[in-house]
Amino acid sequence: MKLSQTGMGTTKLNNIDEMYPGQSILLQTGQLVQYGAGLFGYNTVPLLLRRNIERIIVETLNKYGCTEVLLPTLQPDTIWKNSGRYDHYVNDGTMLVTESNKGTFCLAPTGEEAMLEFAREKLKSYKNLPVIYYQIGEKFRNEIRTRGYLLRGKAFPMLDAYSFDTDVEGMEKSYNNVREAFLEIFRKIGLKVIPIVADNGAMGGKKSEEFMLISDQGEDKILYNEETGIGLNTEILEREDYKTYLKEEYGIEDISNYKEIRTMELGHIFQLGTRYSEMMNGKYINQEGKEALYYMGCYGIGVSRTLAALYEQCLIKDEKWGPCGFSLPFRIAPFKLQIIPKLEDKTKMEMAEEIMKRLEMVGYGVIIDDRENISIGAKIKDAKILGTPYVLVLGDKQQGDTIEIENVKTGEKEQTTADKIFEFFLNKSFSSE
RNA sequence: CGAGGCGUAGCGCAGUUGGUAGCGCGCGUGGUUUGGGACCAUGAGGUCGCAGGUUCGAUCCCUGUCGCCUCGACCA
Repeated sequence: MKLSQTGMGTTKLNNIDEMYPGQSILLQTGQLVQYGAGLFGYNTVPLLLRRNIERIIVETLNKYGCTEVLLPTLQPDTIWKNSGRYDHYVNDGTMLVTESNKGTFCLAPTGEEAMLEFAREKLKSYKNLPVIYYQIGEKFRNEIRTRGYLLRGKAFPMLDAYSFDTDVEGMEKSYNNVREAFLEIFRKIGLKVIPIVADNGAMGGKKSEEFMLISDQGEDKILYNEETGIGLNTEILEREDYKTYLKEEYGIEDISNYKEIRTMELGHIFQLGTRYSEMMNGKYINQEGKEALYYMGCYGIGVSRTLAALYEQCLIKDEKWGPCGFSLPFRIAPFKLQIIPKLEDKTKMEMAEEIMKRLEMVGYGVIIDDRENISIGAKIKDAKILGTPYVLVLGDKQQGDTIEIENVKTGEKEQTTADKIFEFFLNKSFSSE
């Protein structure tokens, strides 16, 4: 890709939001555009990064035997009235509703209703079960108060998955299956996320865990035991029955040595039992030929929140400039290499094009900084803005086949050749970073 | 919805004790530059969030309203 096409000029960052410096940089550099409270547009690099996150989610869930589908987000009001959640969501303002001469429509804040409608048509016999359906789609919640840019917005992409089983044991198995998948997803994305005990809240049901990233930017407070890796959301303590809940569902008895820390909730999983099946007539025919209720679980990952968390985690702070950009993990970065060639030097331009072509052929995105009348120094500074993990400068210092590649995160430079870079990148895709 | 803050050029901000506005960056043009945020010259960009009121005159004062941000409440 040519950098001039992103519309990015040289950018002097100033007055960066101290609380969310990463997203503040994204906004100041035009990678995110704000349309209103909690409403954002994505420029190409964050969009491609979001797609990469989604691809990791899809590939991993498929590997764990889940099935991807896509349900509408604009839904007839009837399915919400049937489930009994219409009044609740409309009265508290969460669900946006549109009246039209063809009826009333809802912008779905979550997907249980639509998914049960979908599943009921297909999962009619015990022979069809168990099943885990999932989708990645935009959700709409007219939040009372948005917070932290992408961290709590009004429209956001979410992965939502739903399991259907014939009994409690099956439900628990599905739950643990998705739990493992989620851990693998966050590991692949490059975020250290811990599953902790959560309140199942308005979702009802039995067990529930949240996938938390330890971060002061988060809204949640948890009690966490570093040694055992066990934690719980402090919300739980507001429940009257919290002691029995912790003991019976999770085997936790003593929380006196747990420390309070702040976290960001990136995912949440629930064992729902038959609660929704009862409300929405979610039934199949069992082996005895009789109607029985689905045992359900539901599972969510906030995709845009994960994206925001990743940017905040990958922030680069310069001693002189303060927060000045990002270095995204190699595996997930939409562009692996940013090339800064001397534009007037035909040989170097050709060299840049050649390296770009070659890497793109094997699926690695490359950016060439083709902006005119900007000094190489300024371009090197700007190279951090898009989060590209490696930078290659083809300026006056570069001679012959030897080129110098810089690791943006560490600042380490290495003398190498185009062939070696090619080889290096191929190997790197298999490494854990 | 309670408390606080902020709305002035694309971005970040000054300012006018009331006489319709500036700075830095960015953007256009010409030129000199080009390895860690270049420089000179020149130019384009603003109903000072919106609406009332006071006034000869309001971006400034008053009232209302809308928007955005933070804390709280809320949050599958």
